[in-house]
Amino acid sequence: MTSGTGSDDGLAEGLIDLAHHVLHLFADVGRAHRLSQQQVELICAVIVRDSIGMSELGRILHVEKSGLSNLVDRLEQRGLVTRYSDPADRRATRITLTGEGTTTAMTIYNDVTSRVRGLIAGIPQNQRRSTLSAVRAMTGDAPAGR
Amino acid sequence: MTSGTGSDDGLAEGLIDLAHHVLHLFADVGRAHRLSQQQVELICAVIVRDSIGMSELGRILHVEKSGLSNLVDRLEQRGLVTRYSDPADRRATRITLTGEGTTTAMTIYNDVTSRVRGLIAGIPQNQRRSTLSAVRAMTGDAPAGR
DNA sequence: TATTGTTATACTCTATAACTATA
DNA sequence: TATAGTTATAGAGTATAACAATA
Repeated sequence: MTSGTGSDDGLAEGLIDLAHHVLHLFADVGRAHRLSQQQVELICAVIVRDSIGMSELGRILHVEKSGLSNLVDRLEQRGLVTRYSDPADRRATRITLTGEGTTTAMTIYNDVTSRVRGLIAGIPQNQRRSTLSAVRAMTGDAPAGR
Repeated sequence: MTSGTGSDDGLAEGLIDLAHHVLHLFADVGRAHRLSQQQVELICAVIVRDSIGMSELGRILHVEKSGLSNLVDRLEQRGLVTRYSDPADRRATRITLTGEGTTTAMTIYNDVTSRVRGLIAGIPQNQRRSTLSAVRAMTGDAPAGR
């Protein structure tokens, strides 16, 4: 983790630093709305899907089902999301944004994406495609995309 | 955040995904030792420096001073780190690893770095230098390194 | 019997403010 | 007066296990 001593010439430290940058960005965006990083991530995951099941949401956020229950509880109490029963499987619960939730989510989502694009803006155009393939290689995504 | 819809061709989502991968790696490594992600990050920050001041540590971990106090408390109670007063400035406190802390830290540090290298291993050799420069561009580091 | 989610418990993290001691 | 760190409090996240309803 010291600079330049590893055989990777600092890539490892750089990645760790970058990970902090990205996740702190979620926290910073949320702060203005008194939402935590996790709450912002949940809202962003819901808005791009319109509605989503608890299990899938847990997988996306890497959160245990009990923790997710609490997370959704807090957002439901604040009137931002609603639970409803999945008609196809009565054990399952799905989540959507309320009207107020949608308004908040749009603001937050635009803010998050514009900040991420702000990071990307630092990379010269002609390097972006190779950066994407490197990122996908690290996360285990097929180079062709998912 | 949906794939391929943005003008960045998925780089934004990829970066967010990567950030999760990297930070979950800290959490996963810690789990085996019953240490949280934050505790692993603190230990890794101390071991590469031998000793470190609270203020600097707070900056590295992006943690408020009060939160850091608690974090150090818990690790001190578990016998992994020790506080001592900075002789140069009697307001300041510095942190070092205990004997047991050093043993644990070495295991953890090796585990973290080998996992990060595992991520990097997915990137073709000839792309690593440009990836590093892209990463630095995003975190605001000068291309020449810090 | 296995799965989906909720509840309970206990611990950890985060944020803010008030406080002590040094500078 | 400013800075370093601690303490207190309250809300939020995480991990485990026990549980009810449904498949």
